[in-house]
Amino acid sequence: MARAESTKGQTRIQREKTEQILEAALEVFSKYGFRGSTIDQIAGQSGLSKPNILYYFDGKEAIHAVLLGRLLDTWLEPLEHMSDSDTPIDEICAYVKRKLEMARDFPRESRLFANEILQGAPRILSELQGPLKTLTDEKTSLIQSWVDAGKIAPVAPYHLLFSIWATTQHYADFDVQVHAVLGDCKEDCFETAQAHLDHMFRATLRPET
Amino acid sequence: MARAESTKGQTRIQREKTEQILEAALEVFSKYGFRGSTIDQIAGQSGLSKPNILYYFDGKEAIHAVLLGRLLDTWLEPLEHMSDSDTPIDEICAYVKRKLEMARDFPRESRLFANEILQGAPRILSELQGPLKTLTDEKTSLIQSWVDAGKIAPVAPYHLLFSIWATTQHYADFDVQVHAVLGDCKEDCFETAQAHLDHMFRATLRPET
DNA sequence: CATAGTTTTGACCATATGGTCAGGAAACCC
DNA sequence: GGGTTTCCTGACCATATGGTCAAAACTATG
Repeated sequence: MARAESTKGQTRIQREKTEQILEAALEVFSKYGFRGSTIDQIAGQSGLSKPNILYYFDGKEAIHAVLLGRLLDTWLEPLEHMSDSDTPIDEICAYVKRKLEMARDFPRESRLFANEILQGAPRILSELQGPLKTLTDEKTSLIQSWVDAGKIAPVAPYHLLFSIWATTQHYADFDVQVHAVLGDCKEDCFETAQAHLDHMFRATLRPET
Repeated sequence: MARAESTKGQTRIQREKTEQILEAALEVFSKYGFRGSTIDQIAGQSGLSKPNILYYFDGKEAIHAVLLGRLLDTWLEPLEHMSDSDTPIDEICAYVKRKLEMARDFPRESRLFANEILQGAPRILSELQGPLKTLTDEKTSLIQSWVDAGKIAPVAPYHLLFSIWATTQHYADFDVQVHAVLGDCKEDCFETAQAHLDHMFRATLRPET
């Protein structure tokens, strides 16, 4: 009997196959959403048979749950890194840069998340109201303290975060639209985006002197 | 035989029922995506029977197609309104405001669009590469001319548009996340957002003197 | 109200999909 | 090599879902 949860006491095969399935599932779920994806698709993508997949996971939901579970940690990590600093504008812009790099390097994760939220976050609403809210509350306080100290312009901290999330993840989530409009540009696109966002948030945060 | 396409030569009943179905379908599709929605759900939402819905539309795809078709016009209209002006910053900020109001007043339309793009825009890619690209090319030229004339700061026009789309639609598409983080605020949320975005884009566009 | 046309429905069909299971194939251990 | 455990599969099942159809119900009109 497999159905491993933690990475404890797993055989080599269990670890490999589990990973293989999750990799394929990420590919599929991020492309078609939860309901739009089938176990057969995941089977095809991973090169395993459907029953074999169900040998390692308790069902479609379970695979999705594992992916979402891992995701939130990864997703929140850059924000956790943002901490007090003498140069808060640099600190925030570093966060923006990091977030944009994640959109470039992990577009599937971004889309998986976007799909979930778009459809009302039925499976991770509690995570949003828990860990996510806690962390954002903490960081908005930090931002507010910078505002109060006159180190950055008086912005609405929550909405600043929303703007950062929206603008960076846009390049992953709306990738098709971006490329339809831009023609094609590949990596160039992210460099230009990085410059643009850096300009935008620096301008937004620069205190009036 | 019904299956009306244009609004020409339709009976009252045909017009009413067609509208009723589209309204219900928008509700359902925007909430669950195309594959996640069933004709039965649309039937339930509209109070009609499934066969009755299929009497008016050639199938699930057809309903979705009509919704998407209508959508793009509505969606592009605010951008079309942006035209040359002595005060380009005001012009752009008016566009931002308009776009945010649409996110507030038509969140279902926004999510329908987002769902479609997220999943690779299989049904409207050509629309993106056609009308959308044409319009954005036109408007980025306009923005570029403002840059060249020194009326606004030197921003990358395409990325400016992306930022506007991303930040405004975020309030519709990621509504669940916004409210999870913010607790609750209702209309207040949009007012604060409006102020924030206005500040942000004015700062971004203000030419260095 | 009779008739022609339109609208609506219950019953039905074909396929897709999530999931199960008994038994066969590999891998592991002695 | 033999036995035990783990891994894998073909065949199968139940349900959901998109879609059809003949006939009933309704509407409009002479």
